[in-house]
Amino acid sequence: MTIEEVIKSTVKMDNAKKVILNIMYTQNVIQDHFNELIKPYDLSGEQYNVLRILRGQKGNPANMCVIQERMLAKTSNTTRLVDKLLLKEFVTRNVCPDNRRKIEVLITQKGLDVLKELDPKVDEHERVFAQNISPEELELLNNLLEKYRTQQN
Amino acid sequence: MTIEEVIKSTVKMDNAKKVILNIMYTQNVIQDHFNELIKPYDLSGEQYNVLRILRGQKGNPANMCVIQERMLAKTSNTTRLVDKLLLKEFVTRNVCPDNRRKIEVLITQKGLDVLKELDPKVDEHERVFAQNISPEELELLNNLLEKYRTQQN
DNA sequence: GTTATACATTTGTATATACAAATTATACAC
DNA sequence: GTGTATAATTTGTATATACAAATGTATAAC
Repeated sequence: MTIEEVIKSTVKMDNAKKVILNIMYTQNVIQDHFNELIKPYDLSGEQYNVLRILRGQKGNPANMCVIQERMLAKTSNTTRLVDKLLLKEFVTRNVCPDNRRKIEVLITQKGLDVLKELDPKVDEHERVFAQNISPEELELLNNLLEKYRTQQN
Repeated sequence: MTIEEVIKSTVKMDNAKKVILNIMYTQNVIQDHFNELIKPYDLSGEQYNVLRILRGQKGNPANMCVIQERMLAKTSNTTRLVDKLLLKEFVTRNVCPDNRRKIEVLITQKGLDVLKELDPKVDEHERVFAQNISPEELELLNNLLEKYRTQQN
């Protein structure tokens, strides 16, 4: 389905506009698919994201600002996101002894277990879309997107 | 900047995962850029979207469900979106005389004026990103994205 | 006509997000 | 130490979004 069909556009668009809409819409399709996947686990996409970052710390705690900067979408509210994860006992939160302004967030075993259970489903989620194009096209798509968003001035 | 640099990933990711993250992140970059653009006009991205759909009607009113289905992100709340536009006097809203379940939403002159003022800025917004890659690459990117999101099962 | 069903939209509620202001702790100049 | 600036996080508030339930209208069966 072309992007013009998706938005039922009557007029012809140029490629610059189409690319923008294609990226916005494709992100949407991916996100909807992903939300379906995590819905049974009572996790939002952003909450999942935070858990992934925490697991990546390999046992070390992460400060709020570290979580913040690793997130794709700058969320502006890491506190309340971590609040939710705390309620579900997926993380612990403690004041950093060295610098009492900082907070140390650590993933719990329960959090790790949920991620483990989700891992194969997330892999499958990634594969489903990737399978639509060849490995060469996949690499090309990555390169084009990286080039596309890099302002060269 | 590669997607790995963006999220400060320490481990190597495969291309299937990278494409997902690249699309999500690129959408984010585009959206942030666009939000900056419309901020002075007291419009949200979704509100702008609705105005664009209404202008596309060329004088004919659009029902709520028509607006709904033309939107990129299925918003689940067209009513309150139109409420906001009504407050700013960018649209009118009337019960459809033929079918009183339906609502006819029409863009006002004030709404058209705002869009007109935004048009060159939106064009520029689209061009800025498109300029980073060649016209051929632009077309290729469109084709790849459309192929990528089309499930062939 | 009455009842049932489907349709279009709205409302309630919980959660998410954006942005600015407030809080608390550290660091540095003097 | 005192004052000032900076840093990390939290809180307040307004708005946005998601989902389900509610409302009001039309359509069709009988």
